[in-house]
Amino acid sequence: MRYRKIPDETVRRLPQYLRAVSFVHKQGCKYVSSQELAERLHMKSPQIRKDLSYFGAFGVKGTGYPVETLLGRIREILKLNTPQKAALIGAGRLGKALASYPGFRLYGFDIVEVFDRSPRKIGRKIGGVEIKDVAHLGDLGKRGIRLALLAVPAGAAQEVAERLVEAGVRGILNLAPCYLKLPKRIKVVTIDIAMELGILPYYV
Amino acid sequence: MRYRKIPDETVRRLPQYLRAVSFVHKQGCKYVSSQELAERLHMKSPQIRKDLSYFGAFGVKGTGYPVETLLGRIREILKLNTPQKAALIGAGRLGKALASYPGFRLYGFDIVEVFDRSPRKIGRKIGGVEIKDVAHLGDLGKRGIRLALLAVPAGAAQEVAERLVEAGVRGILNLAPCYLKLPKRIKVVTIDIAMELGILPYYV
DNA sequence: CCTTGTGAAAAACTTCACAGCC
DNA sequence: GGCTGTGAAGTTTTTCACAAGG
Repeated sequence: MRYRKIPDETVRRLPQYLRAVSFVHKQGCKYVSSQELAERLHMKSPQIRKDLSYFGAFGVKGTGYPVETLLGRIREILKLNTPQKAALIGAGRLGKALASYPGFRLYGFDIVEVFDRSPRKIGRKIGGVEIKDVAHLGDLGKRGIRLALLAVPAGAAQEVAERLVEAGVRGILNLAPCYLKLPKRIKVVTIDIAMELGILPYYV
Repeated sequence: MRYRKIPDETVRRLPQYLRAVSFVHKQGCKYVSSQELAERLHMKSPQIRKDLSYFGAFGVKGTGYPVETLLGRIREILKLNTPQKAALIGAGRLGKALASYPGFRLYGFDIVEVFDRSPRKIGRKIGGVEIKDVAHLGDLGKRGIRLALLAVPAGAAQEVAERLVEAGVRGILNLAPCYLKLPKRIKVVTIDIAMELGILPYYV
């Protein structure tokens, strides 16, 4: 077999596992048990065992999972084992924060292009990358850039997203508070910080 | 009955409904159908009808849901009908972006306090609010501040979060790439942007 | 026609419990 | 003793199908 079909919910948790296992790895541990991970992630251990079982039995009974193998497998499934180039659209306050965010490295992401609309910003540098005119995206796909971080105002998001798709982008992390209507083959993940905050009062 | 028990997944979708219905409201529509919302949100219409049915039958058959009533009900369930005060911890690049983010208003959130550790920042203003020393949180709970946005480095997040809980905060939106170990009564929502990006290559 | 509201069916996911192995 | 891996059981969530109403 290649791998069994991996449930959506499991895929959604893999990046969390990656982060937690990386942490354990940095501490120098060779093995990690499902209990340990469960505690760290506020989950139950059978859940983790089941998730990991979807991509092959490589845990060692009585000991746990070999940390390096585990990292490799998760990266392999998520296709993070080769560095992923990404473009950032929007060099406003949020764009600046993203451009200098160190956390992307853990997942092998590299922001290699930054675009903005404002002539005042074009030509300047953020995060070591020169800001270019968003009117000239060029063929991002051909340059190996299939991911984009969209940090533009909600009013411009749909239009820019369509142009990104034309430019060969296949996946978009949308930080504007709106939905994007794009062809089904394009994967969109939207993060609306205010919306996430919106559920807190219910539980408080 | 008060309301039937609302499933977790439904609660999670309410902020999305709120955003979408607000949009329709701004366009001046009096009614919106489950189909319309479904299209806008990339969902199926029975899902939306079921979700809305959990808090009372107020849709008009043949027409749809009255937009204003719908907004009111969702706000009521989410406890967003009264303005919610929030504190922002961390005035770095991300903190600055959050302080000036206009999207919070839709949900009735108001950032009334900003804290940071750096003496260089303390005393300055962002988003119209003076930055105070994080060492002196005071009793946030007594001042009606039960929510906090945590935008500090991962290394400091756990410690600051514990102090927030002592200060009377009940819900935390954690933007640091780490898990927080806090009493169960505290609701934590973590957003790790890099992690969300992490699932894109799998689908691309 | 058009819609909502909902029980029932189906699907998806989580948890349990324990065999098997170190 | 410890831990993994997994079928089966249990739970939650989604989808369907259609009665009932405008």
